[in-house]
Parts: sequence; structure tokens; C-alpha cells
Amino acid sequence: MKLIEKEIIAKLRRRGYKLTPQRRAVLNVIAASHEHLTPAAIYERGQQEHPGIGLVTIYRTLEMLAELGVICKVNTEGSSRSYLIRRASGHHHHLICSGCNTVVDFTTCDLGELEQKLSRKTGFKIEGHLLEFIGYCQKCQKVASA
Amino acid sequence: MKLIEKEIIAKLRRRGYKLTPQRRAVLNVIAASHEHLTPAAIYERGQQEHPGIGLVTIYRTLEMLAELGVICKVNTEGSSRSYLIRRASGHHHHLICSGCNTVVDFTTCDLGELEQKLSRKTGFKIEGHLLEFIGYCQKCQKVASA
DNA sequence: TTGGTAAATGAAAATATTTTTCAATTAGCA
DNA sequence: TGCTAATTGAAAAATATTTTCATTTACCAA
Repeated sequence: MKLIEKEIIAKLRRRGYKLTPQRRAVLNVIAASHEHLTPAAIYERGQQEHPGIGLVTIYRTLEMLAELGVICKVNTEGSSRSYLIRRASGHHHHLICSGCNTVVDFTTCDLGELEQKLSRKTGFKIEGHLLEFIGYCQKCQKVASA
Repeated sequence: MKLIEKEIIAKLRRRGYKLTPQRRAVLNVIAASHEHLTPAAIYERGQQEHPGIGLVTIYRTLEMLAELGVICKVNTEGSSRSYLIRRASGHHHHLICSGCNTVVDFTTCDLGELEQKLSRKTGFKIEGHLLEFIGYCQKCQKVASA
């Protein structure tokens, strides 16, 4: 049982949610990963944290955490499963290889100006963003040309 | 049977794909729509273009068209179905409302410089990108504050 | 124009994903 | 410590997507 930020737990409590070992397990798994995880992947890893945890509970917990804003739902490639990542700061930046599905994070990004412009134009209150570049990593470029 | 751009047909032929009435139907449906369409929606509309067309054929045709770059797979919200839109230019820009899941497209975006920088730094061959801003649309802001 | 042939189709079944239902269990308060 | 509403897991239902395979068809060559 690894550390979970107290802040998140407090947030659950404030909303009247109970802190069950299953929820702790899901939180731990997500907090420990630096990548998007599918419900199935979280289920698998969750077994180590809380043997016997059900897939249904994973789905329910993820939905709740997303609603609380603790994690983020991301609509990824891959025959259409919804992945999840934990929120860093409302920003998500990835380079994704179409060949091997490697995900590389990057931090440089200056979208502030665009964000403001869009906000003015559409009336949206923007709270976060996701920027993903899709392409081929060096390794997969070599494989393809071989 | 509406017009389909000759260019697309030529592209199919060049790759050795046959131009069946079913494929024409799918192309027509997609070309006629300005929004993302689910395979199911395309199936439904496709019946008007080619009665009896099978859902399987829709899936297969969409995959092929995506591979050709004629259309684009977009990973949308909504309990995880993969939608399709026709390609503008390898870019996808959305504003997504966390309240009502409305998706608004926008076109302004200048990521060329960042793309180059990342490509140099990581060796990725970048072929497209996805930029999503998450927030609340005007309507949902009003509802929330009411 | 007419075969021949590889590619494409549709139906049905298989697989995968997500949601619902419901009885049993449990976290957290009094 | 006991109560109670919230939570859980199993199974079934609802959705989505892919595979298999026999039949049909687009299109090239003659």
C-alpha cells in the first residue's frame, strides 16, 4: 500500500465518498503510472494492490475520480478504449508512436495565447488541454525502411 | 448517387483497391457530413445510398479509407466509440465541454514550430497531431452557477 | 466484349468492452 | 459497538468490433 496524496482523500471525503481499499488500490495504480492506462490495465495492476478487486469496481471508481477531477479521461487511439491518466496540471503533452505505441511526454508548449483567443471567440471556460503528436519513433522508422 | 472527388477514387485505384458501390456509398456519406460520424451512423445513412450494405463492410471500408489518409479516425468522448471524420489536413482541434460533451472544432493553430523542435529533439517523424481544450461551454457555465 | 481471378461482400459467430442488476458486505458515524 | 447508506463483486445484459467463410463482383487481359 503506497502513499496517496492526502489531498485527494480529503476531496473524496468532502463529497461524501467512502475510502475503500479498492479505491485506494485504483488511486495507487494510477498515481504510480506515468502513462495512460486502460480500465483493463488498471484492473490487472490493481490485483497486486487489492487481490480480488472486480473490473466493475474499476469502472465505477474511474468514473467517480474523473468526475472529481482527480483523473482525466482521454480518448486514445487503439480500437477505441478510453484510457485514463492522472492530472498533472491540466496539461497533457504526448508524442505517440503509431508503430509501437510508445508514449513520450514533453513539457514545452505555449498555448496560452491560443487558449485566450478561443475562449474569447467561443465563450468556453477552458480548464485544461491535451496535445498529442502522432508519428513514428526512430526505432519504428528504421524497421519500416528495412 | 452524389459526386465523389475523382482524386479519392484515383487514390483507391492506385493502391489496387476496387471501387465498389458500397465504398462509394461510404465515401458519399462521409463527404456529405460536416461532423464526426460513428460507424453506426454511417451504416444508417449508408442504407439510403446502397440498401443492404452490411455493417461489417462499413467497418472495413472505414479502416481502409483511414489507412489511405482519406478519412481520419478520431477518438471522441462517449462511452468509447471511435468516430470518423474526413481529413482536413492531419490536424484535429477540438474544444470539448466537460458538462455536455459538446465538441466544437476550430482551425487556428500554429504548432509547426513546436513540431519541428520536438522532431529534432526526439527523432520522431511526426505525421499529425491532436489538440483538445477541455472546459465548459457557455450554456454549462450558466447551469453550474445557477 | 468476355472470361478468369483476386478482392470484396454479407451473415453469423466470436471477441471485446461497458453498463446494469441485485444480494451481500463494509466504512464511518453516532 | 451497532446502524445504515454506500460500496462491492458476480452474473447477465447491452454495446462495439473483429473474424470466418461461402458467395459474389470489379476489373484486367485477351
